Amino acid sequence: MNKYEKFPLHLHNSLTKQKEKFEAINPPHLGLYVCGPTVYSDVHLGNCRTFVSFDFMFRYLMHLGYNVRYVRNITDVGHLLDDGEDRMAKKAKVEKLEPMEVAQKYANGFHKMMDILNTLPPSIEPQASGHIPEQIEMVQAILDNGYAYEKNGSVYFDTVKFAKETDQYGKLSGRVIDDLLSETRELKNQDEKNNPADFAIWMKADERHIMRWNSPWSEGFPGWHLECSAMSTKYLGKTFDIHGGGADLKFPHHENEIAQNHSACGSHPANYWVHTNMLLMNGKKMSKSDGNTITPQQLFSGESEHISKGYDPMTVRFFFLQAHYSSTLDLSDDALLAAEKGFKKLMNALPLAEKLVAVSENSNYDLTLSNQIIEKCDQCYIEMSNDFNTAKTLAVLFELAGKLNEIDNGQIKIQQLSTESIERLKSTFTSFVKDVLGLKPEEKGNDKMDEVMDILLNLRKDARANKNWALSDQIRDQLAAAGIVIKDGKEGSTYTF
RNA sequence: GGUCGCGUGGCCGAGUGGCUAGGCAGAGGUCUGCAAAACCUUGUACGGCGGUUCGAAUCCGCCCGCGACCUCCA
Repeated sequence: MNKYEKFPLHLHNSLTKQKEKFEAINPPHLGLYVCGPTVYSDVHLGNCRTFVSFDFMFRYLMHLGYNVRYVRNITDVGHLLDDGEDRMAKKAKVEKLEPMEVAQKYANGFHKMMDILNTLPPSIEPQASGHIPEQIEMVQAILDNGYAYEKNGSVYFDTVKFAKETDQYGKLSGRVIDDLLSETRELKNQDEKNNPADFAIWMKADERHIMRWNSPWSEGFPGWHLECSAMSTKYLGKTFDIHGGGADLKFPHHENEIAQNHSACGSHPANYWVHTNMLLMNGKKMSKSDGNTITPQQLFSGESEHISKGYDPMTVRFFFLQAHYSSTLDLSDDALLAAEKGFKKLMNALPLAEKLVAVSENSNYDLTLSNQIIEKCDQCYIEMSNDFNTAKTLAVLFELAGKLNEIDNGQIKIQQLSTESIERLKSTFTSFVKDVLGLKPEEKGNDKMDEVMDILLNLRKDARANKNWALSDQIRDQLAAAGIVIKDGKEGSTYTF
């Protein structure tokens, strides 16, 4: 039996606003599309939380036995500012770079950060600028189907017509179409639209625009929402399993995406929509525009007024995992401090699990205890299959960590456990911590460092044996000043940074 | 203003109509030359007011407070 059959996934579908049993279209294959970043500046922490969230979903789906195709795009064209200027183009002017240099620069930074946070690369990472023909085709299809109109070389999606004829618009975001029709805000390029709720799917480039492509309508560029429709259709098909993104993309981005797919393909793009919630700081959404932000680099280095010290990237990942992806999470120094200690505690149990060896054929084991451990192992699956409840999964892993510690300190004798319970404990704990949740121990020193430390630790050991406390404390204190902490255990001393 | 969500112990943060979340901090203990680290044990809770119910922190209503979206957002 497949793991996904034994522990069927249930997830909250933003489209129906209900938790539903997940049914893949073509199991074990599974298509997952996630809206990626617009690469016009450095990634910020909110982005990081979102992509860490989809990373553990990707990891768990694979762990369950699905063959996942995870597509996450890079947006490098079409994302406009309030004044109508393209984000990429503006940055290119400011930094005196080619737009593609800007895209490459920040895409590189994004990938590096994803790597630091131990997220797996997606199966396909398409760029909007590399899929202009596909987007032009989609604009044409929407025009052919009568849900768009051309004005002066630009093409606009006819939201009003679509809403009236299909009863599909506004479903995801809970938007009331009448409210949208009465929108009165002053916005750029409004004059060409028949209605404020309409949106551009192709825009004619004015002379200041440097990013431009030929199309049947004008030399111009595609609208922001179009790339996801075109690329998800290309790589995952007209209807695929799961579409994800940050909650702030629900409207207008995802709503418009759905409208485009319906209009071009006549079908709903994804069966399940998953939205991750916002990262807050001081109770408010972390946002660059109002300065309520801290960069990942500042978080790691500690160079910020918001925190007292730097935090390891894995501590940050652990911090994200402690909350449910669909809840807002408030970043604070106290919370990070607590996460750091909790993460270390969990990681201390990892080698204990890895070194577990089942004793052969012991028939006098403690049945109750053994079953208790097996149940907790199953519980990890139950919790993750319950809408990816990482917070609860961690809680169960901490309970298992307690068992591992008890085995280690002799409170539980290995003979008390059945072979099955030992094997399950070992495999479940290690695979959930490392493969599913994507946590890894902090980097240790290299071999040379270990050799040097061995010399120092042996010197100190001799000093202690001779009751030369002055010397042993001097070694300990000076190493501490260099950021190396000596830990005296029963079986000798170890060190950490 | 419209739409939606949240309010849990000192802090963070899950969850459920009756059965321990978990982490951090606090308290006690083991270990230790001292300390640190590590490990074990452990108390305190569900914004306010009503209602439904044998029973609600969990469901419903109202109120208070907070936040998100409403064409920049992950």
